[in-house]
Amino acid sequence: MLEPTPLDERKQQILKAVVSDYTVTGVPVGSQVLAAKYFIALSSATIRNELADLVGTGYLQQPHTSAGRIPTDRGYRYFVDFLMETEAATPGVRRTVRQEFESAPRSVDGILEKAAMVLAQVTENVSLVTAPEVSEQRIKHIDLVSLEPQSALIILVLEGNLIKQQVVHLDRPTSQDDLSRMAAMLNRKVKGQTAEELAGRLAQLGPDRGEQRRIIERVIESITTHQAQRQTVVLHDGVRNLLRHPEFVEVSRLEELLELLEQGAQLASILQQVAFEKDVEIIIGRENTSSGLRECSLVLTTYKMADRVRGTIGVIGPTRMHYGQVVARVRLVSQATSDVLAHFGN
Amino acid sequence: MLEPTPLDERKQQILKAVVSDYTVTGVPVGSQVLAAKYFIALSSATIRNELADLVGTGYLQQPHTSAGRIPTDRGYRYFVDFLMETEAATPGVRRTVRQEFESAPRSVDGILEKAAMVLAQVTENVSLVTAPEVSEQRIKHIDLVSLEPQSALIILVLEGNLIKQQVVHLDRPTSQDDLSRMAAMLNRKVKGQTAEELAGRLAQLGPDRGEQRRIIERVIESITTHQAQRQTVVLHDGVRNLLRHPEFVEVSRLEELLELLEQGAQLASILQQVAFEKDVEIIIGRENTSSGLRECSLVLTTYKMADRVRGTIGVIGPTRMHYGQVVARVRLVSQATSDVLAHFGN
DNA sequence: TATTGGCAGTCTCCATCAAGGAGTGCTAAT
DNA sequence: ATTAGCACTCCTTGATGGAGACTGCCAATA
Repeated sequence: MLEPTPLDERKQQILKAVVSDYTVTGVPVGSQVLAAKYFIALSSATIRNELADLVGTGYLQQPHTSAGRIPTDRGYRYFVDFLMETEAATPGVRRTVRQEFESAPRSVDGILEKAAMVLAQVTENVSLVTAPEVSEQRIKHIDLVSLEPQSALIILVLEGNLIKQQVVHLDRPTSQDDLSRMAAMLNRKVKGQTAEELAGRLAQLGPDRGEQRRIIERVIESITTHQAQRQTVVLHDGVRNLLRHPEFVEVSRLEELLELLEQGAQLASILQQVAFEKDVEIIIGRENTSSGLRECSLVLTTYKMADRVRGTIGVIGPTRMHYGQVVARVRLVSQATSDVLAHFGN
Repeated sequence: MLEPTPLDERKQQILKAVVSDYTVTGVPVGSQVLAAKYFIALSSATIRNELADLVGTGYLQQPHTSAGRIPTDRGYRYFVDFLMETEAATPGVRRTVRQEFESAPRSVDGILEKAAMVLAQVTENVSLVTAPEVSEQRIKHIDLVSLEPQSALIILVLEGNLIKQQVVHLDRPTSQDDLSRMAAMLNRKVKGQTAEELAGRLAQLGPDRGEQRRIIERVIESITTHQAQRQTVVLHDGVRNLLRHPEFVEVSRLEELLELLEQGAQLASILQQVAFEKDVEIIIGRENTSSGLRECSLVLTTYKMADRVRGTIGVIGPTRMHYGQVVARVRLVSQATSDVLAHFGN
């Protein structure tokens, strides 16, 4: 990504004006509008010359000969990297976010659903939230509950208080008391272990102890499938907001996007690549690898739950979006989510 | 709902032909098409007379003067009540359903998600699934896990193996060993109880035993909020399928529907009213109370998990849907879901 | 009496056309 | 370097007018 033609001050201002105006009005902006609204000192002819240059260098484009200009993906990129002013969230928005989180249920899932909902609401776009990802899934607690005489439920509490359940079949009828004793023993053995460590220990254990072995195997299986599954779980909300954007009157575009959202896996892999160091990451139009996102932008950041537990949160919307505002609001909701989740850390 | 004009045999056949043809082609059907495709023995003029009668009695309508006829809601109602032939699901569909359920994760949530997914796929409509509803929520198991010295996680296993978690603050630092002892004691006390029974016992307990009391209070709270919340949780899948139906090219209609789906509460109340005795319940167009569903039909039935655990499953689509096929497939997926969930009963 | 052929009438759909408007690029003057 | 002026291009909108699809009705028929 070279910048072969660095933009002089005036071209930057014009680019900024085009992006700003276009994101609000949705109409290609012409030289006259720019002269009247943003550059009273200049004539429209001068601006026309500059616009022609910006088209030549690939920052702007013309839908057709006698239309105004709209930004290219490259133009948006330059805008968000160098020109954009993030707007502080208004008190009204802050209040909305606060109130919604106050009424959120006291569970991780409930809070994340709330986050998706409120983010969709305040950005008027589709929100995305990945489930928290634990970098090393250590076992915190294990419990066994009798279901039938010969089957039991394994309950597993992982770091970050993520709970997994798994049914296991037993060789012989076992009472709840026996199961409880076994759980107590397992707790001493497995607490603080990861699935890998556990697998290593299992090898040492030898072929005896059939029942225990089977249970530990199921525990490992549960954790590993948990890891695999988490990669595909993405919450989203606010699809209805997209219908209000004129770029989605063509339903074919919407259909592609809905397919991405409903299947989830592809989006999940994008969201997982969001760097934890960076503040907010923006992916614009064709910078996306998925064809369904060619005309969309993503504004993403991360939230924290405990030191080793993290997730991604953000929005997806048309490339023509009010980046300054959206960035501020994504940041706000991410921060609020982290704050509320802080209580669930270990 | 009177039937002031019972239909003679030929009118029934014509109504059936109109509905069948219209649900497939999506085009208003005219007298010539009917004569050519369904009634070779009759002339188009005769059929015109019959069609005029059916319009007069409210079973059919005309979009405009020189157009063919389409069914009214009343026409669809008569069709599904008296004329419809449910088509047995094809081997291909059966195989799809079977395979999808085989690859489903071994958890209630996972299976229900799979059910929603596969139902959307085979009916090419939006699927709806309510979470299983437990008529009496009895506690099966309770466990306490230490988080910090002064806070703990309550894990609650209810009938049907539904798991709830809840954080509780403790008066004084308590070790995991103490918590385990307390859990064992609680287990003896609360096992098999419902929230109401527990509340009654709590009153007898008196003001002492602060810690235990607080925990039991949280347990009750957890169950009751669980009940309240369940009423609003509706899974859905397949919104992208709707975009293929020409009745949704107007996005405004889609928007209303999406809002219903994303908020969920209103839909949940509809789904909860589905009778458990009836086989499949069909709600057509304006029979719906929600204005967003004026042009939609719902095909709903129930699934079972254990004797006292039940949920609703079905689809929502345009009133112009292939009822015979959809009914058969809803029935199939419901049955398959019940079968897979049978292992999770108590 | 039920059915049918014929026909005028009605409405939609689609292509075509022209006028109006927005915005540009270019040229020549400042 | 900037600007006024102007010819040109292209989209948008609305009007017009057949072509096509069906109907409703009437008179003839079995």
